[in-house]
Amino acid sequence: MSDTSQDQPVVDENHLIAERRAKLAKLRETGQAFPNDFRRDALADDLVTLYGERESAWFDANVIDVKVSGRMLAKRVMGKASFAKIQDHSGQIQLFLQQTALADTYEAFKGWDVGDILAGEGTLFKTKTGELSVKVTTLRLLVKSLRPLPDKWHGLSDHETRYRQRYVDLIINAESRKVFSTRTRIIKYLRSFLDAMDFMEVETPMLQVIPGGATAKPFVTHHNALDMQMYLRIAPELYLKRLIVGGFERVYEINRSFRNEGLSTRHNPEFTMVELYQAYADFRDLMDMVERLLHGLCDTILGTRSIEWEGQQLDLAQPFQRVTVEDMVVQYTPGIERDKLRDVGYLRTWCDQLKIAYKDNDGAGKLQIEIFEKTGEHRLIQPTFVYSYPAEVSPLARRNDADPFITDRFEFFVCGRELANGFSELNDAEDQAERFHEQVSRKSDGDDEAMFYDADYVRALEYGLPPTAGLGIGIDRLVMLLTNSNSIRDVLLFPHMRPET
RNA sequence: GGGUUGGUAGCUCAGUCGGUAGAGCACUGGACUUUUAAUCCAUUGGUCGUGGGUUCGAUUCCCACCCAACCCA
Repeated sequence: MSDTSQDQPVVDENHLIAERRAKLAKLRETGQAFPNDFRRDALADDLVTLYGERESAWFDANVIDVKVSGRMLAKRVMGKASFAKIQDHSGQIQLFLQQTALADTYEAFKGWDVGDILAGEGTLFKTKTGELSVKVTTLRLLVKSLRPLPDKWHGLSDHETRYRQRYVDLIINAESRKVFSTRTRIIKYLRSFLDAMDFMEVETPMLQVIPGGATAKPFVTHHNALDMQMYLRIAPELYLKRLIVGGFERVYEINRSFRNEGLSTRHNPEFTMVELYQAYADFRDLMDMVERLLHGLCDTILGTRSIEWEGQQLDLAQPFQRVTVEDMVVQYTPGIERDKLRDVGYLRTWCDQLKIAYKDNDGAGKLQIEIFEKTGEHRLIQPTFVYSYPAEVSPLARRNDADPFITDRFEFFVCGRELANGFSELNDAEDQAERFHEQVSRKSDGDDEAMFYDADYVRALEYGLPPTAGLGIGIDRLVMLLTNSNSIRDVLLFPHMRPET
């Protein structure tokens, strides 16, 4: 519990809340206002599944006693009989309440509010209209809700409130609950997929002395006892590869990383990735794995490999297209000449033309990627692997054997968005040391996204990293794809927001 | 970072060519023993995002700012 006495926030109050507070005050006078001695023995949706199809007469011959509880979402008082709909985590079921059966409790119920949490005990039956309901013999108020719920018909549509008060969104919007249960199913599938391949799930530091594994701005924090600056990780990569050095040949981690960047429909400062590393594999093995994983997810989660996303029809049934970065640059930049793609001066003239800003020390590889991101990336709607990324922008990836300008690295795009990034790992310690030096000189030239030199990581490589391939998949974006969500905030339970004013 | 749109009752939304603001639902009171957004009758409810400016008067016009959504970089 935190101490808020210093600056007690002013909470919005209104007559609706005042009335409910008065009701709560009366409850306190008559006994325990927040009882916790009721135990239900049935869930709403289980009852509907088990008994929903039974005829009305069946219930006359079979007395089914149930104890249910949940939040009241509808209340219809009709004189000496009433209906209430309660919702538990499985679904909803209707309660039928009669004055003759409930006496004083019935009168009390008339004063209870939508949003209150009730417990009902009684027998199952079907109403005239055929809705499975509980004819209640004992009714209790378990929790008095002090705040009114949104409009029962229009619901809650205001994005800001849905994100800031997700609990209200979850009470009201079934679609929202669905997105998050799907998110959990996706992550469960991913775990079982990797576990079945004998991968081991591990946890590595989020609080790091040297943030590594990606080019991004880190969050900075401070460790008081050690009096030192620390960082929230931007990726788990370097620790996971240390584990491969240690002999755990297949490892993965599903957890948060943090990047100190702006907010958008595609970016949250903290986001979830799976990173996995597999010894004795290369980047092509990982492209195959991504394909199998996506197929399995489609089959298991959606039941189809044809996805509608933002009005676009995506075909995930076929093997995914595989093309090189230079192919993409040529294809989506009409007029650019393939045999000059490694000529810095030539690429600069294209950057000028495309209004792409570049730095003096940007080489051909960096400029290629800038051009691709400007002209090609957003056009990769159907699932596509783009591979052969320049070594210049891939400081942790293994160089291609035939062409040292590029690495054995790919990124995977769907809907014009990067969903995954994988490569054959650089396991030449001396090459890695050189690449770190390059990054450090970029950093001293003012590139605050450039990497730090991680001497311990180089030392680990010097013991020998087996030939290894590594992959990272953005879980939030994957969930967006599979739930047809167009904003990352729709797949994060508590997305980052600016403070309320 | 740039552009567009929005912020009015608890919720969903109207509206005011500048004269202290409305509806539906919710709430409160009443009627009603099989409802499904129950229905019917009668009420209650607002610092019109915040701060300035213009004006006799601003929720409305102007400026700045805050928050959000969407698009672009």
